[in-house]
Amino acid sequence: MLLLERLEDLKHHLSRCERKVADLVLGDPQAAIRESLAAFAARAGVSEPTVIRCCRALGCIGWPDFKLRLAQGLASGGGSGHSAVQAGDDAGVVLAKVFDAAILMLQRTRQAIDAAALEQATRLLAAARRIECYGHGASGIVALDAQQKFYRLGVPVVAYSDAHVHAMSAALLKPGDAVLAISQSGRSPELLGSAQRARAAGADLVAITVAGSPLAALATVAITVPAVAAAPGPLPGGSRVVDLAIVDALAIGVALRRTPLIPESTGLET
Amino acid sequence: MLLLERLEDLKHHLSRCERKVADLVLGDPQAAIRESLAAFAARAGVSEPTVIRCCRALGCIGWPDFKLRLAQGLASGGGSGHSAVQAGDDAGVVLAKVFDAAILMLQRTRQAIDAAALEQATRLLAAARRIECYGHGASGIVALDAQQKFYRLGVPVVAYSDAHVHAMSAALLKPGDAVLAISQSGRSPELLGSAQRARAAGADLVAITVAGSPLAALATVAITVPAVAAAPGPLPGGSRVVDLAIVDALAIGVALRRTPLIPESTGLET
DNA sequence: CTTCGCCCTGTAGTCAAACTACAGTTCCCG
DNA sequence: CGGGAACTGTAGTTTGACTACAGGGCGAAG
Repeated sequence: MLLLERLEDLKHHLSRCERKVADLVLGDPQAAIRESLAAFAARAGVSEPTVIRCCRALGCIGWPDFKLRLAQGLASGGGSGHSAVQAGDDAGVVLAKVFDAAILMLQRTRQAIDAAALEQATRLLAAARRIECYGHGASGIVALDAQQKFYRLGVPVVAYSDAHVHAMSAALLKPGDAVLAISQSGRSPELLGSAQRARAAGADLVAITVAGSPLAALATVAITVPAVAAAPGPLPGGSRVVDLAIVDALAIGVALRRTPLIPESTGLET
Repeated sequence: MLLLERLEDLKHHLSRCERKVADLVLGDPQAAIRESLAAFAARAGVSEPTVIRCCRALGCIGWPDFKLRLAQGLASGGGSGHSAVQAGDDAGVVLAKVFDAAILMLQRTRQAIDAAALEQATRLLAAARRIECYGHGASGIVALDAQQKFYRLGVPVVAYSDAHVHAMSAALLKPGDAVLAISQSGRSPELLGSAQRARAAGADLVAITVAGSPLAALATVAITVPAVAAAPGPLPGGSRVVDLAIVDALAIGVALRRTPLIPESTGLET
């Protein structure tokens, strides 16, 4: 994806003919990777060396190299180009953009995440006598999801979205218990209160939140997700899929330390 | 990734020289995409036409086409290879595999999904006077998520996971109302009952489920997700991220038809 | 308004990479 | 042991990618 972004950037201070090339690539990248240099140059209405010069400007060795990088970018970043949903997009386009954005965030998170913290969090949760998941709003849904996943592992686990309830529950925890606190801001006062209570009671606190937030500071282990400059446009809670995936990884990591696990098929399908 | 999988498959009933090619590719795919045909053939210790024949056997047009597909597969499939989580994986590896699996499912779904159905579903929901989201278990969480997302659009929306509650609620619906039913099996009897009630009451039914299921048959519009031969290993509910992404796309599609929408920032952060 | 100079674009030619047709070898089966 | 078929390599052809160079447009300065 970096390549298309760079192209978009450079497009403006590029001159006429080279812009024709840029537009054609941005317009239909998929087509470009299939064509030969000659075919593409003809379609753009420019000569072959012009196209090559354009590739060089982007840091590529030549046309084949450019095609290769483009292909890689498209495969990883998706086909429809880049995020921003606009009025007038039909449902198919919206879907493509939403999926692309989700995939992009997953990829970025995968690279940015701190493996050591994750490892420690997994160990803590695997050793916990009891797990409580706290979260509000969108993160409340993630907490519920975490609850369902840990259920299967035979760990006593609950999820609370009610500030009063988790405040009370947190105060009753004991050393050896663990709280999984989820917050996209890391600043919700109610959540911070319960987190503090849990720590005071001797419980461990695993937080899924952003780096540098008060919640992260409070946690025994903080799993920090990059504060994704949330994809532009009306994309509320896009990061929920990232949180869910992290919870998934945690649950599976815990499962591996607690084998044999409870079989997945319960006869109850949803 | 499909390409490397096919290579692995075919490797066994391939003959000597062609296997040398296959081994070299599987051993270091990244190297292959950089080299020219001649260089690669020399490194493999075979002649150029042999390599080409190998590419043809995999369904590619020739060496450049093979390189291209390989590059795309590597970029999309990620670095860590392919899914299956195993005992002994540390947290970082588990995370990578889980994320890869999620990304793969998103990519497959994006391509497989029926844009027309999605478009129709978006129109129905945008026109609905009232939306009710039904789902049990894992899908109950998706229903909750849908509720939160539609909230912001100013549509009256509720989510029920209790079979008795949604059975009653469905019976009270009127033409112009819409139900969003989510089920990964499409066979939950309670959900089917309420779906039927809703239809009988004149409401529209949008279903997110698998193709060919009873729920899909019942729906006004069925958004069918490929019955992903759910990634092997203990990966419960991996498809939840896919469902969430679909709900996201629906909500955004509806938002585009209902502009101006309620601002995202409410001062309430989670 | 004209003229000089630079940057940009296209043309033609070269080189290498990819592919095809064919012939030799090897291995299996009769 | 001999014949045939499949597989592998060699040589030749074609096409695609790239380079060197020449022509033209645009701005700046006189």
